Amino acid sequence: MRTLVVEDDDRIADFLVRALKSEGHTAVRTGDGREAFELGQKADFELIILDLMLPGMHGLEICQELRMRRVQTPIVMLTAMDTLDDVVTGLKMGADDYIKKPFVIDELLVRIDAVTRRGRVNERHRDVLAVDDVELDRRSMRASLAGEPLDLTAKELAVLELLMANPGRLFSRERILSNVWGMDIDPLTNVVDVYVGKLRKKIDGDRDNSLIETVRGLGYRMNLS
Amino acid sequence: MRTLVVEDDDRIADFLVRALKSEGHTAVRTGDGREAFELGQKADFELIILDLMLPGMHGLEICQELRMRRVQTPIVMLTAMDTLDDVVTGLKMGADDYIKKPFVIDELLVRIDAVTRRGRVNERHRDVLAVDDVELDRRSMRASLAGEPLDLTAKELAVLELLMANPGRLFSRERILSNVWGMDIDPLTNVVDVYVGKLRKKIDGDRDNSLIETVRGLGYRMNLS
DNA sequence: GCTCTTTTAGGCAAAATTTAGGAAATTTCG
DNA sequence: CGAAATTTCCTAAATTTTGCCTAAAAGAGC
Repeated sequence: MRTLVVEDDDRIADFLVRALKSEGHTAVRTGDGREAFELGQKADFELIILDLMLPGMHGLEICQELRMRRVQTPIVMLTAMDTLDDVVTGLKMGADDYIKKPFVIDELLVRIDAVTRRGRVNERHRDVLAVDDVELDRRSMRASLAGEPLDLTAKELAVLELLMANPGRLFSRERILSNVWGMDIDPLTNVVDVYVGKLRKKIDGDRDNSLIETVRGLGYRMNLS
Repeated sequence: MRTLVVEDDDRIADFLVRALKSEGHTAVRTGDGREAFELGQKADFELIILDLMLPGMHGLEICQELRMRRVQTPIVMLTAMDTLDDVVTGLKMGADDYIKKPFVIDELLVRIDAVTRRGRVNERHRDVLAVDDVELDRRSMRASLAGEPLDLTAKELAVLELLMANPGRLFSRERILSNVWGMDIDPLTNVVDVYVGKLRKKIDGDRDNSLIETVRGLGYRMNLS
């Protein structure tokens, strides 16, 4: 799951990012309010964890602006004990949940779970992705082909999830790299090709042309049918 | 968008250039400070991405000198975590924004967007371009003629996108070259003609006169109907 | 040890580019 | 005015280059 962590305190942010990554999220962090707003609006995150006290732009403001711009991404607010008043305002403004600092990580994960599962309703984030006869359950991170379970590795799943979450959209290698691997990676690597290859071998069964189309010179695209 | 990437670290520079190209930019790279200054001053870029730590001439210096010479091109600085002090100086010297390394590509694109949109009033980016019965979906990079999918190559798409994004506007060969191919190209090539030819064969169906009009001695133009 | 991830390298196919001959428009000049 | 000369453009085919795929080896982490 691609998650945006908006938190200016380095220690907390660091902690969060580590925790999320170990849960299989791809976390992007920012400490600046304005930037958070831009990112939340443009990049397609599936979850936003939002501290309220921020430089640049207040958390509540971000929340409000995002919702006004029809951004449906689930938002979990982080609040200090003494700003609980803001919680009410925040929820009114479209936040999905909140958690008091300091918090235990398990607690947060439970909230995240609840919030992203709930998201199924407004269909922004779907728990089960399906393209043709390939299915991916994001909660358990299990994939199947025509009902038969697929044995995929972590990276294979990450790539598959990215593509399936945006069917039809063209992804350049760089975009896939940056989304799945992060950017500090050898620019002339061909891991992406290799993983697309592995995926194809596993998810294509006896299809005549692959679910993952390669667009020469541009990247890859997951076909809807 | 014509973008100058000033970065001496090969890996990062490479990554940036690839990513930018895949986003439709024309990227020129240099790792030398002095050269960067010359280029930034001479060639008409629309965006400069500037690493601060450089051989030859420090990024801040470049920034300052460019602004003193009335170069208005938006500048986004790249800074390491531990040189954040420079950021303040940089912004004072006329840089438009900064981004910390390491960064995720989406993050950078958001900044670029913000910086280049600034000042440009009414040029919004549309996801689906349409001229007559030809359509181009930029998200999936799929083109169609009267509903039927068209099989276009990367370069064909690039040329078509340029023309369709500016219907009615006349493009000289040089302008098309510089937009699609970049600047360092043989001036007496006729690739543009060749590609216009290929495009016409594919997108014109059984039209009596081509969607792409040639204006003798001047260039090409995409007609609205 | 194992499995998962990443790099390497070579073959292959497709796209990009150049070349070159000829067609079409424009100009020159008898 | 009309034919030749000139310029510009078009296009098929040849050539070069690039991008993609794969198997297999090397590296990392458990």
